Amino acid sequence: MSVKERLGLTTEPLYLMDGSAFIFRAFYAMQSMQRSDGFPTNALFIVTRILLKFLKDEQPTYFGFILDGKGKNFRHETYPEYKANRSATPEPLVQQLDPIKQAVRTLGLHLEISDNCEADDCIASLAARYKKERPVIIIGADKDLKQCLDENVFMWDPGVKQEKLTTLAEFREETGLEPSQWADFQAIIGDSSDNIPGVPGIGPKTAEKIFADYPTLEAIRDNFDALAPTLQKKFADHLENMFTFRTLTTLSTAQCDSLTLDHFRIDPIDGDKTADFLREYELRALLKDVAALAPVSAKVNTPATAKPAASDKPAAKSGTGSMQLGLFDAPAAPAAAPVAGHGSHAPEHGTNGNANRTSSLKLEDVTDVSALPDCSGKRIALVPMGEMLKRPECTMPSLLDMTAEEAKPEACIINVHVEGSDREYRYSGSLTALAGYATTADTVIAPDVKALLSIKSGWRSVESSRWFDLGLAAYLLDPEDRDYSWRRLSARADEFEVAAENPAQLAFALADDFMRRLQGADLVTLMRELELPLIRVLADMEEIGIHIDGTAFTAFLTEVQRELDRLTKAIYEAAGGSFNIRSAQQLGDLLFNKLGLKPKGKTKGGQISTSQAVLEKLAGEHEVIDLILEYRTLEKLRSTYLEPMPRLADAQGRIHTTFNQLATATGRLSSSNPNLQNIPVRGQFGPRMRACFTARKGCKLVSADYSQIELRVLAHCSQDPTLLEAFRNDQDIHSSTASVLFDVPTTEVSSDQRRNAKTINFGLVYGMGPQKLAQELKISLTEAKEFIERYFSKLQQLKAFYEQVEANAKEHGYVTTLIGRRRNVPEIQSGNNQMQSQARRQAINTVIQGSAADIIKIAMLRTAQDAELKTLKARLVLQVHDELLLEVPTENAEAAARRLADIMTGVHPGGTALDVPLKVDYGIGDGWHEAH
DNA sequence: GCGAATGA
DNA sequence: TCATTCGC
Repeated sequence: MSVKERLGLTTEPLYLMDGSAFIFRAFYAMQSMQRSDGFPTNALFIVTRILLKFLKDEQPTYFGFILDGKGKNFRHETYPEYKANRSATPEPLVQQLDPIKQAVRTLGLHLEISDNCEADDCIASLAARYKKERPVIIIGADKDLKQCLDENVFMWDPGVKQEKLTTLAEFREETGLEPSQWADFQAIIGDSSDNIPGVPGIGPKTAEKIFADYPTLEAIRDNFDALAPTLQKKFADHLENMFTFRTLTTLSTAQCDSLTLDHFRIDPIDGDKTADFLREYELRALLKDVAALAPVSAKVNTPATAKPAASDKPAAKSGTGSMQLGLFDAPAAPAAAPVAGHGSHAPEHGTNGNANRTSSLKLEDVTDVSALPDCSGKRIALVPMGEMLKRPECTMPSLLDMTAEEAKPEACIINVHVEGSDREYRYSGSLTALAGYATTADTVIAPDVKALLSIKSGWRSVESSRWFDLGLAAYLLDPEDRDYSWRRLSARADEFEVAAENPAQLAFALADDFMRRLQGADLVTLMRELELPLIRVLADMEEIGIHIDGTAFTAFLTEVQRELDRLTKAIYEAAGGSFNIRSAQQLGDLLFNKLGLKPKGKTKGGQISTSQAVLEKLAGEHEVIDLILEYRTLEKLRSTYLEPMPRLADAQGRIHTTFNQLATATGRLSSSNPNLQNIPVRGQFGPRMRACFTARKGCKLVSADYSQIELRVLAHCSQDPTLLEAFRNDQDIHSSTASVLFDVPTTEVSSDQRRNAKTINFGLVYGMGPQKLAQELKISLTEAKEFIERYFSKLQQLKAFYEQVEANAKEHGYVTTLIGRRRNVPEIQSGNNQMQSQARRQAINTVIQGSAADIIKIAMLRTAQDAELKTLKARLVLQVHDELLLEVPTENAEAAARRLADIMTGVHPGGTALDVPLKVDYGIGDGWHEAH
């Protein structure tokens, strides 16, 4: 219901908006939003959004958008300190002032800026003048404006959180004051934003009581003797000041006298002009609001970023293959490779010579899926033109009921192209509607599918098999890159020998190129059957999150903090002074200069190392060392886990990590925001830490992890008899290795021998070099090399496998895992010995670790799709490389655990079982520690 | 060795 | 950016 209806007005009101205040509020309500050239648009967007909504809801006739006029006004003359505490207006806001003024005028609204006159005074003057003939509704929240309230003057604040309509009666009710007293009231209590101190010691509550007896400043002064002694004391020094303050808090009613009502009459909005303005500033999310007010021509326009028309440019780099040929010519495009799934055929190569046939697509803005061409059975490309917002419903507060989706307008613009169409659409309508539309497509090409699934707008209704994820494809083709964002992929178009005028068109071209290369590298099955379906599993896990025990976290943090305080004191005492213990530099200075300890090594950057290893060597030389080691441990615990985790929990106490599928060169997943894959497990505090991760009420956590999965993979790949036998007989692998290595029966392996064998086994898995091994085993480099030599002479078959991997890498330039995942290792050809060794270790490490990653990914997919686990209501919540964590209703926990272990054990990568059994340990508990 | 996070 | 430390 409109405001004028709520007030029951019969005469058309005059609306006066405190524009300056709204601009400020808008600017700070939303951080960073900008046009593609970097021009800030956050305040412009919100102000325009407010005005559009206002016009639509209120259907006003008279309206004024009032801004502060330039120059000093009477207040500065009266009181030089007036607003002296205001810092300079931020530059990004200044830049937006002119566009905002332009927006107001474009919408057909009156803009009022009177020199030497603040917006408030202008509003007060106009209100005082027009309230005699019609209602006045002041749109604003500034408390100074309350003095304008009257039988016929109202205040309305559309509000950040909640809108508020204030009438005279409500004002009286709330304050017990009359509007005419408001300036007096403010003069006493002060106003920090205007730098008016008021009378010290008098707050709103005291002031209200005083005003009940003495309704004006004059009355207070005249009855000074009658005031309570305490009040007398407070007022004594300010009896004159408060009158000065009142001249500041009193709004002038003598301004803007040349304005007539006609100035405020609203002109009809010009839909096309407004739409052009919005496009200029890339505020396309508002187009639909304009369309609701006035007709907007369905305009086919060139890109907003003033590029020359597409046809003016040479279409593609000559001589390079352009993928567009025929792609967009209806009805069929036989030369192009149909992307992903559904009977795709081998593509034709040899696209050279067609470079000039780039078909340039016309761009069209649409806000409704009904304006998009039918895509059933066709391929479509969807390219979000901004960052997608994850979980939009719990982001920032919004003005005027904005959803966060609207608040970040560029985020919900998606460029759409449908195979065979001569258009590319800039879609700014409902994402849910677009998702529904995409459901009918044969294939949906997008740069980042998980980002779409995560915004919860119905994208999960598009079957996994219909997606083509450009980032994923690029990752599978070359997992070494750090960045598979659309920004980067589109910037690399030249490198991929692909060209297109528009984003969605480019997505098509890239998809075709990637598909061709995936087929060439035999990666299509891996993508379609594992990685692509896994996206949905990861999105689900992220959304579900893991429950934490907030109370346990808090208690833990308190204890750790107390210990840290104690250690800090002890360290300062032992060190003979205070310093920043967290600073490696200051710590080094203390240890090696002030205390004269001997440095035990340097860091990569040449600084003296203060690492744990060094400190441990120094232990016993000075009492601070132990204290510092303990401090480090606790500080790590506090800063990395205890402090941040509870803050990341949602209202249900659950933490939602992000699983990155495109992060590692070997094929493993990574976790971030927060990283839940490095929660402490060992050490003094590991168990307690993990116990803080719990199942929700009525549920248990089920943890299942592969035992020695990398070494089992290694046994399978190398067929080394020592390893095969050990695993087939379910023996302790490190003891078995030690037994062979040191020529002693398994039963007589010493704990030292076992530990050495374990270290080298580990080293193999992680691609450790002799240097690292020496460090780890605390032996010399020569000894380490000899040790490795001995190891390989005892495990001949393993050695042969390593050599084979190396030869393979040298021959092809890449290595592959059990199911054909690839990693390029070009440095294996390097003349640099160091580089070559590094590449060799990477090659081997990738085969082992990558194959293990394949196995657990397959297990994850099976787990997520398993009907039995579904009926048991078991939900995957975490993956930690070789471990899966489920949350299951207590009564089903045991069954789910057994089922999960079965699934994990039964993984057959590439269709056949490994030559050694996969062993899985599992547990059940309320917390992660107990379950593990 | 890798990936993530923290703090100077 | 570097140094450090957690997990696997």
